[in-house]
Order: sequence, then structure tokens, then C-alpha cells
Amino acid sequence: MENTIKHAILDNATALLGTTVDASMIQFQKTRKDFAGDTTLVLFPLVKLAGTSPQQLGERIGTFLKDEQQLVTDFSVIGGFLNLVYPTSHWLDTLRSIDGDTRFGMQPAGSKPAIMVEYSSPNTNKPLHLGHLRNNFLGYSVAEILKAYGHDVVKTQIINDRGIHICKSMLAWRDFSPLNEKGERETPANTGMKGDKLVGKYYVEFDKRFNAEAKTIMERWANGDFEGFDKTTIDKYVEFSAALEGKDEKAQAGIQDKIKELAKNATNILREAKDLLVRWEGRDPEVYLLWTTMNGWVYEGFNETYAKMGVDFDRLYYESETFILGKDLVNEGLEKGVFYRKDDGSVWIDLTGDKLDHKLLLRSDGTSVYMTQDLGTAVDRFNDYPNLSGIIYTVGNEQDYHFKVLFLILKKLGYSWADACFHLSYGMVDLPSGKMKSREGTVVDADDLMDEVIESAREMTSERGHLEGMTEEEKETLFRTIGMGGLKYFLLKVDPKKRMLFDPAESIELNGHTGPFIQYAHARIQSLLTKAGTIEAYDNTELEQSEIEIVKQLADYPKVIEEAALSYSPAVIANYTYELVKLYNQFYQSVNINQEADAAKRAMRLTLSRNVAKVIASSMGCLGITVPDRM
RNA sequence: GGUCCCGUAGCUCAGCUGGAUAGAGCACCUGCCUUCUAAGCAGGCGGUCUUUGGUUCGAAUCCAAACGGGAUCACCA
Repeated sequence: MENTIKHAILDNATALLGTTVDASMIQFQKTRKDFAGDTTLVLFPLVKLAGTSPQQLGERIGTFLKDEQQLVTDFSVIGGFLNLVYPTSHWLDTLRSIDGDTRFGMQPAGSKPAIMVEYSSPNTNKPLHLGHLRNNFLGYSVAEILKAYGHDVVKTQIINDRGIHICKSMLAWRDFSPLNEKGERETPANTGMKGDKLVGKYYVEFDKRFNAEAKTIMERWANGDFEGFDKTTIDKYVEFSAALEGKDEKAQAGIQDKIKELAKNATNILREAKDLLVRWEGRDPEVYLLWTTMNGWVYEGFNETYAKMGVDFDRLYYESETFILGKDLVNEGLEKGVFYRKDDGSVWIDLTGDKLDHKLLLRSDGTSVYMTQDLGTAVDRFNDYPNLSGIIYTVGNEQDYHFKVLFLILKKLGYSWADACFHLSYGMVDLPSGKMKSREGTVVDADDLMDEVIESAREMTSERGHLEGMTEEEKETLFRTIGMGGLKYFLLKVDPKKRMLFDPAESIELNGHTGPFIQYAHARIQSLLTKAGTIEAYDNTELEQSEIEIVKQLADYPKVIEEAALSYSPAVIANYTYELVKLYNQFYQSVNINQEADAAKRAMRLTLSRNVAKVIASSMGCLGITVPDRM
């Protein structure tokens, strides 16, 4: 409609404005709620050209559109704005066309190139937490949005299944797990613990012992006992403790940290963990068996958590596989002269020319680091999916620097697709008590949180009734739908880029700007439609303003999908649907629908309701949220 | 310290490709269930859009600086 108006003005520009104008000068915006109108033409850009007052110009264009072109039924000029009113038939036609499109808002599948979306990417040494929930819901949702926008999507994750961290858990379990009466160490089977939780427990155990040993070492050093430490360590300690003299508190704390680091590096337990890593990279059978066993436990635990989250993956990548290619790439880079080797054998890249630092790619003991395997993973993926138009990495913004460097290195290695890699950088999730810190035990466990929101949905839903005649199974499904819907909506309604506050009390709220608010609207409509039976055909009827507002909002849906897809932002869709539901609730409360006496009005209102439900279900689907038919 | 991100109502967030009197939710107050699900609706209260400059007919929105908060700069991931 706006396009038709725009062209009408452009085609008659000489008559209206006295000169031809560029299409960019015809600017529309949404009409403010307090004025009548369906769209608003901004007159300011045209005023200068026409050389008349905004008022006169508005009158002239308005009259032209109304009387000559009969595109609008009414108009008003307020300030520099021309508010235009569309004929009712336009809205009826719009609703009819939306109603006829079962996939309304979505582009044809496969109409856009393939994209890979990476999300989750956990370490296998600890269970998933609240931060992973934001990550998983976000990644899954972006994948769904891109699908709706017409892309083929490959959902993936990189599983950080190797490295020093998992060696720490392995060591702690091997050396410190108590034996039961059968002489077995703790396993998920004999303890009933979830696999990822059990392995996480031993990671914590390692950390405890590690810190204790470091503390002992610092005490020994403080007492002048340097028996058994190598000379460089002792020299450094002497240097640091001398530096403590005469410094202010802050500087002293900094130096103390360095001493602690020194002590940590001198521990036997860390040396043993490092030794495990070297043996693992050398494929030592004993270490490998321990590793596959413990990772197996973790995967079982993760799969359970993913199932509850309602996320899935099309393809998995394991660092234990991709790091090998990563190492090859490092050698390739050395030959090309992109990287350089230090005397101690470690490999680096100099990025000072790009205003970044020197970055490590291979340790002096030859083992690989995060960057090494990420290089391998990226190349692997483009080898596996040559038609990929890009990879989206859903990773926290604490790793902004890492990805900047990663993409830059890929480019320097000559991979032209490096530019098509995008870091979907999302903000941290804070708690009312502040940051989540594993050391302080303030980490919110993903499984626990999901259980809590479902439990809370159970209580609150049972209180409200509406459950008559449902089987136990149906009730359980409903509680899960509401609990998880609320949690997902809470985490997705905020702009991904922004840091957000997670208030547990607010996340289980059912009123206001929440997932259950939207789900409830859907359930009410379904109830209405069930009672209504077949909707009769209708031809012409008057429209209330509240009905027009809803049709307008519905008509925006395809643009909203596009905007969400281009900005990788589920929040755009979350807020859109909330607006739609608010408009619908106003309408629902102010007119009769099923009980309307006028047959045409009743049919139109039911059709409108049906399409609101359709868009609610579709848009919530893009967020990974299911909507119930009753609640 | 270098680099990057953020600052809108008491709280949590929209609005940011420049346009009219800056919007929601929560909290607090007042109404509305003998009619389609009140997890709802209507209304009230609440703002120096951190500050100061600049660009512009017009700035919460763009630019610069200051202040405040966060992240990152590891042979951690």
C-alpha cells in the first residue's frame, strides 16, 4: 500500500511538488497512536523542494491521494506529518491474504544459501549452567529464524572434549575417587549421579587439591624452604618478594597474584595433569581409555539436558578430532611465514600490524591451544559443507578478542570465507547477587533451574484450574511447556548483545511481559475456535479500530522475521509477538467474537483470531517455545 | 594502561538505518468476572534518555570528550 502511494506521488511529482524527486525522499513512518491514520508521510524532506509550508503541501498531497487517486479515505495534516487512512477493504483484503497463507511470514525453504549455526559448545569437565541456557536458546532460536527466512541451516557445536581441563578431572577421579566394597571407583551407574555432574565434581576436587598444594608451597617459600624447586622458579620468587617492599596495597596484591601463579605452576598435581595431556596427545592407551570413559558419562548427562532444553544438533564436531587439522594448519602457516617459532619451540603469530598482540598457537611442549583447534574446526566445516555461505558462532562476548583474532588468522592463511564467519556475541547473564562465579558457588545449574521453573509452573497452573479432563501425561507436558516457555522467553526477550540480569522470581512470573502471557492468549483463542466450529465465509463488513490494529500488526510479521534474521535477534520476534498479544487482548476484551450476532462480523473476528493464533504459534516456534491449546 | 561493549521511570527492559507529547512489564494505587479462559482489560503514579559539546529544520538515536559500570589483553578455555 505504501508502495502504491509512493509511486502515485513520484509519478505526479511535477504537479504536486513542482519538481521530480528521488524515491528516498518519500518517507513513511508508523502513525502515532493518538492520531487517526494507517500510515504517515513525513513532509519535511519534501517541504524544501516544494517551497510551500508543510500544511499546504500536506493538504495538496492528501487531496490528491484521496480525491484523484482514491487510495485513501481520509487524511489529516499535523505539523510536518500527513496521516493517511486506508479504506476498510484494504484491511479485509490483507486479512484474507494472510489467512490463505499457511506458512505466512516464512520464505520458501532453501530459497537462501546454507548457513551453519554453532551454539552450546561446552567443555566436558563441568555441567551446563545458566549461561549455557542463554547460549543454547539463543543459538537454537537464531537457527530457527534463519530457517524461517529461507536458509538451509546446519546446527552444530564444537565439543571441547580435550585439553588440560579434562585431564584435571581425569586425574582427580583416578587418584582421589573412593573405592566401593566391590573395589570400583565412583561411576554414574554405581552412584546414580548424572555423568556430567560426577565429572564436574572431580574437576572441583582437582581445583581444591591444586589450591591446597599451591598454598603449602607458598608457606614453604615464605619460610625460606626452597628444597626441590628449580632455579628459575626460586629466582623469580626472590625477585617478586623483593618487589613487595614499599609498594601500595594494590601493587602488592598484584605481585601476590604472580607469586601464587608461580606456586601453582610448581605443584606436582599440575605437572601430572600436564603429563596426562602430553600422553593423551601421544594416544597413550591407558589415558585414552580413561578419557573415553569419562567423556562418555558427560555426553549422557548433556544429552539429557539438551532434551529437556528442547535443542538439537545436525552435526557434532569434537576438538579431539579437529585439533589435528589445526596442528597441520599451524605447520602450513609456518611454511608460509604467517607464523613464527620461538627458541623454546612455541609457535606464535604477530598481529601487531593489525593493532593486536602476539598470539600463541602451539605450546613449547607441542600441545595445542584453543586457537589451534578452532582453526582446524573452521576449515573442517567448510570442507564438510562446501556450499556453506557462512558460520555463526554463538559465543559469549568475553571471547570477542578471540574471534577477532581467529577470523583474522583464517584470512591471513588465505581462506576467503573468513569474512563470512560471524561471532554472535551475547552478553553475560548476571544474578541479583552479582556475577556467577564457580569459585563462590553462585553458578546456577541448568538442570536445577529447568526443574525449578517446571515445578513452579506445576504449582501455579494447578492453582488456577483449567486442568479438568486432562490426563496426567497431558498435565506434565503442559507444566513443561509453560515452565520452559517462561524461561526461554525470559532469556530471549532481551537483545542478545546486552548483558542481562536474571531474576529467578521474575523468570517464573506468569503475568505481564512473559512467555505464559503469550501462551495464555493462544490457549484462549484455541478454546474460542473449538467452540466456534467451522468459520463461515464472509464478504464485507465494518472494522473496529482494534481490529485494524491487529491486521496491521499481523501484516508486519514477514518484515519482523527478516529483521530478526538479519540482526540475529530473537528479541525482535519476542517483542513483536508481545505487542500482537496485547492488541489481541484489548480486542478480545472489548468486543464479542463467538457471540457476535452479525454473521459477517463473527466470521471475520474468528478469522482474525485464527490468524493471531497462527502467528503466535509460528513466532514462538522461532524462539523454540511451544504454545498449548489450553492452559 | 591499550582495545572493545554498555549507561533510557524505584527495578527489568523496548525504542537507536535521526522525525510528532520517550514506551512496556514489575512494584505501588483505583476500577472491571450472572457473557467467548481475570495467566486478562481499563485507568493513575513514575523521566535532566549519565554529563558536556558538535552535526541537523529536527538528536534518546549520529560524532567527540568526560564520568560511571563491565569484558579482554595467559604456554586457560
